[in-house]
Amino acid sequence: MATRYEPQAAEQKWRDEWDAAGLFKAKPPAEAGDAPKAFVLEMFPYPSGKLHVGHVRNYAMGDVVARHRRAKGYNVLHPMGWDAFGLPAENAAMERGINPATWTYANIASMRGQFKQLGLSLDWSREFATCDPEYYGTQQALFLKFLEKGLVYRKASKVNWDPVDNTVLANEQVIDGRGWRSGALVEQRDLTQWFFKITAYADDLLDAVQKLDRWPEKVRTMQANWIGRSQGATIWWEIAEVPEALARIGKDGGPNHATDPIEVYTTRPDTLYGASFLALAPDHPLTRTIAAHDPDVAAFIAEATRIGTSEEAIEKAPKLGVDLGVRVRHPFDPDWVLPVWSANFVLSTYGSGAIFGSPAGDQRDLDFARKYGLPVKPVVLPPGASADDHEIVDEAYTGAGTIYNSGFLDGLTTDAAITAAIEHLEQLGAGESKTVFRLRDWGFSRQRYWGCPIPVIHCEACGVVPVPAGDLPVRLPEDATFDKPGNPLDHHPSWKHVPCPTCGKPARRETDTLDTFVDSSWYYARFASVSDPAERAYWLPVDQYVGGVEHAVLHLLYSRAFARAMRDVGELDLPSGEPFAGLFTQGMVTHETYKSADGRWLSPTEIERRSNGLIEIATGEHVEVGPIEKMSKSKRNTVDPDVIVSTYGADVARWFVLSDSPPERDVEWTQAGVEGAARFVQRTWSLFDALPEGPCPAPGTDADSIALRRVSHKAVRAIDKAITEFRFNSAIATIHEWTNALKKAEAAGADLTGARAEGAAMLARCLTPFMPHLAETCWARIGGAGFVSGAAWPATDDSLVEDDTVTLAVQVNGKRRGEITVARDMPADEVEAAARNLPELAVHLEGRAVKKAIVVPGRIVNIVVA
RNA sequence: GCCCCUGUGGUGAAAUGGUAGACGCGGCGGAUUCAAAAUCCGCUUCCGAAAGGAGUGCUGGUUCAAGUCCGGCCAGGGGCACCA
Repeated sequence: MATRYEPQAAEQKWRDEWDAAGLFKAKPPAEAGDAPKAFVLEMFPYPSGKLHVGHVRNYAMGDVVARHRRAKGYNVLHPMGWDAFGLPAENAAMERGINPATWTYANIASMRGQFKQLGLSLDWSREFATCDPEYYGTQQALFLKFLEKGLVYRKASKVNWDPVDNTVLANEQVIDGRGWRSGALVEQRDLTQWFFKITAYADDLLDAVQKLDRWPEKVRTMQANWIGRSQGATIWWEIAEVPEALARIGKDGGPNHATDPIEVYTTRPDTLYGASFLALAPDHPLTRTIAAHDPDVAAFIAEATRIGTSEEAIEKAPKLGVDLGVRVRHPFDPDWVLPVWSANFVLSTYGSGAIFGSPAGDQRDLDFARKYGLPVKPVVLPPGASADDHEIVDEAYTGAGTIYNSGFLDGLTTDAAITAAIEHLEQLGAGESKTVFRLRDWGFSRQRYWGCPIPVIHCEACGVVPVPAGDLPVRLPEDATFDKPGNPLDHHPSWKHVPCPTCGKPARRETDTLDTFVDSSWYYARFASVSDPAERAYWLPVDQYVGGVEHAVLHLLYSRAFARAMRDVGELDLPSGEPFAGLFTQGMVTHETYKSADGRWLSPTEIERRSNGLIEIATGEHVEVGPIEKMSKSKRNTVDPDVIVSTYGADVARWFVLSDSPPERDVEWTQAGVEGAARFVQRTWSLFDALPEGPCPAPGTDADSIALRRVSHKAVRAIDKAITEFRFNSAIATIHEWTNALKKAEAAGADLTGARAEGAAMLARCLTPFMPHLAETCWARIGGAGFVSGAAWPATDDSLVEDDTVTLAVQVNGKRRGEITVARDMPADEVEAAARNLPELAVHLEGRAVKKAIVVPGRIVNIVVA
């Protein structure tokens, strides 16, 4: 009698039993025996309080990998924790008067419950939240080690200021000129901030990222672009002449930097003979010095600043400049004097904030030169062009070629000329080879409460004093108030007032906290072990990391840098220096959007599908279907995982988010798809339910039994391979084909029972990574030993995987005209003869000479005719 | 502007250079049912009655054979961007 599988009861039951058995606890290294280790990690969640479908997809993927590895005999570490610091907790405090810690821990409790419902094979014994004082205390100790080593420093600089979140942001957190969280237009402010010296690792981070062969190419490229290494030269241009006003400065006593050589960075020293001017950034020190004495220059700086730094403004901004009156000597010709300008297209933050303009070889320089009537001398001859007819009008030639009009560089290729020019500069002492990075140091202090306090004390007499190790952790005060803008730690009446640890005089705690990206930069190491270096060495690096691509230049770059810094202070010893050996970036979950007749966004629960289209339930009005977009609160196109789980079960949710699209691509959540997944669950259960109770016979040796066994054994191999290669949708397709075959075999009667039972026993184990609860129920139904979640991956028989006959397509001139089934090892000439005798081919071969026949054993026969 | 990725049925998508469209969704037809739901079976790239022909964004090439490799274009997405 056919029964239905009831997910709600079964799922809870199995989760309780797994928990009681401690099934997913990682084995300590000493107990692991010969089993290889596998550290499988998904980017840990921010405890917003509510799980969304994107989480389900992310963690389901990690769980497939973890469960598969476990079945393959690995000692698996698959932990879970909480990225718990951050602004939403403070916003909750401001809006609702809830203490951020209370709010956060309550969210963690409810999300933990939701996670547990998904049946993930997690080792919860290692759970922690980054806001636990014990965790951030360890982080403070790490900070102090970095400080001592010079990897962390404090400096005044121009920083990105988010006026909505009231805090500083790192360059990586400014997207298109806006704050990554608030979306507010970011302002530039001069502030003293804490920096992590990520640039100390720029070379290594770039070189090593190319070797991460189990990372997506896309992420590697993004990191390489972000680091932005360029090879070139620094050139010092001697001052020949300064304006009169400036010449007086030194006479008043102070040093006169206006007479120091001007440092310029270039990647094209081969075009030095095409130089026609120098251009300094508007906020270059020399520009500022001159501005103090020259109203025209001051006005120019004001104008350049006014245009702003937003992307749009920069795109449209005209090239502006002002002659500073300074003149410099060309390094290769002391008689050659060039003017020094300030130009708004020169960035103070890149290179030395100064360039030499070589208009024939650079479009911006050319535009600038044309506008202000500066000379344009071509020095690179494109391949095939001749010196007589090559002319630069209003398009610069930036490509490679042969150097001319360039003294000793004449006749060299651009590459050779770069080398020769640098060599000559070095001989003259006028320049040197130099590598410049786009990457800036990570400004990681934040003017917020809910973060890790920076463990230093400012003393008027002693300066910046580290908090003594014995006083760590520096805990956040629990009685902070959030009723006014600004940093609550700074407003707190007593927290910051402490005696200086060195001299004992009244001093002041640092009230900035660390960027929450610091918390996530080393948490994987904490999962590996709280403090035991040997245990960390055993588990690390993370073998498979899974998360969103939005962290390509944020978390994933910071973590790599932190791993290096931790190595340099003796905290971590990774063989390759890399924390994440394998990375997979999953796509998002999207959904249709819906708009009511009067333009309100509607949630999927507010609409109904009728024969005449979609209508809004509340009003009966027609609903307009909008584009398919990432699920978001604002578009209201979200689906509540709780509802899915309580209606269909966690297995259905897990199955659906993995089944429809390749994991790296976005998947569209559809009601029809979920129902399809639910149907598959019942269909699969029916396969097991249709088997006889009690022991089943051994598989038969008749042709049909063997054919069915072949399907099963091949499917196991295919699924194994697909999971290993992160092709979960393909694994699922194979499972579908397999269950279809098993279903069909039910009609064949008792002869196939043995083969069906064997297939079912294998299927239960292959289903486990995807639908663990259903698999467990099925496993119990056929009397499987223990938990299927603890069972080994099914063994397969080579003789059943490899066929002894093969079906070959037979082509004539590359077009398929028929097929033959022959013994796998039939000699090529016999295959050819058999193929040529196919009746379907007669019409295509008639009256035409066979030029040759290609026989690819096991693949194809192609007969080539005239 | 530079760099990268992706273009395959109504739809999500498969396809170590070797039978294009597996598998799923949807649709159509049928069985079961008093009826429906559920379930099961069949069909479902296009043109054509069929034989057959065409077909993986466009275009050219390499090859016995191209969705797959190479060149040029077009479209969509992403990254970087007055970066010297």
